[in-house]
Amino acid sequence: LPILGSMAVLAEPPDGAVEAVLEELRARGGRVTTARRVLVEVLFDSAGHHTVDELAAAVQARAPEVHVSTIYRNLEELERLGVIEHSHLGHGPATYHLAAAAHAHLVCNACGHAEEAPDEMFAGLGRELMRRYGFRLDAHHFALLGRCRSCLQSGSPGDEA
Amino acid sequence: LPILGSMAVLAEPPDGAVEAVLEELRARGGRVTTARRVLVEVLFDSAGHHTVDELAAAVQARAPEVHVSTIYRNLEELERLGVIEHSHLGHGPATYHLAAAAHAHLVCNACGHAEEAPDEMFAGLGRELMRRYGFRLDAHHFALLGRCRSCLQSGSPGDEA
DNA sequence: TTCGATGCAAATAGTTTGCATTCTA
DNA sequence: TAGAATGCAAACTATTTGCATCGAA
Repeated sequence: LPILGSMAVLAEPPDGAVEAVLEELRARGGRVTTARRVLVEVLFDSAGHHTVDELAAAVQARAPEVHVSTIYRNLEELERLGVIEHSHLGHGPATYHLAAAAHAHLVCNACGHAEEAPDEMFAGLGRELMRRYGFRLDAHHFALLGRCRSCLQSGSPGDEA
Repeated sequence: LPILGSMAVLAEPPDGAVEAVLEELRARGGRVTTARRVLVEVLFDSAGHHTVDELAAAVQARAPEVHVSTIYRNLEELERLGVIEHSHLGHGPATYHLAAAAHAHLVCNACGHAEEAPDEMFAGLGRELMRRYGFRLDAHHFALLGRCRSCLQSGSPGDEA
């Protein structure tokens, strides 16, 4: 998988967004370091989901001295700020994405293919869970697992369920 | 449905169920060892979800020489047979439970409390996912995260979502 | 010039694997 | 007695933490 390619689909004017996040960081008493600036730039430059390893590679391409542990710490901070979210798409590492792009994840047990589903799809279930259990669903954090169309068609063996 | 077919109706005398599983193991060319017998007994003796550590402790209470790695290997085997399933209820270790007791899990982001929801609740969503994406949902494997009733009421701070 | 942030190394948690040995069938 | 399964140690993956140092405000 490509290490977040050159400069993918930008939904927003990144420059403004990046500065806004850094400003928010400063406003909270934090400091704007190279590691932080580059990480935020990388996050806004590349749409989609990225593992810490991918993010680290992209950050280190611009600032080689930045350590993974710093990336972890800053991702935590950015998540606290509500800028990003992380999800667990399977058994591997977590993936991070901009909170603005929040959605649920459908991951295939067989081929690992990940698909995104809009929040609206979960409105009915969410309402029902609230009614029956008083539980407010947040469908973003963990993936919904199952079997994707093509794997169902090719009738791949393995688990039945 | 589980390969165990023949005799899988649980909520039955556990002794019979244990023997049935061991027999199935044998039928597959496997061997019935102390480690396996005790693990299967432990699984049938205790309803609910258990981490590998818990299962290991229970097994080792009866057969101290059994090693965790053996437990892992046998859990994998039992899952392949359809006797058990594992789920990821949060960031910690996976939990294992009898496949007959399969259901979805609602886990609270704030307090970690886990609740079970019957499969029927997901029928509507499942149908919709199939219609729109050709995706067959399996709601068991990962937990659905959110905020539970009491945490919503006490208005605990933290993530908004 | 003060602390917040960093780099690094080491610790941790959970799980998997290689291999010589043991024991079921 | 063949080869499936085990115990143990070590590897592995993902993540976290302690601490001396560095640098933004």
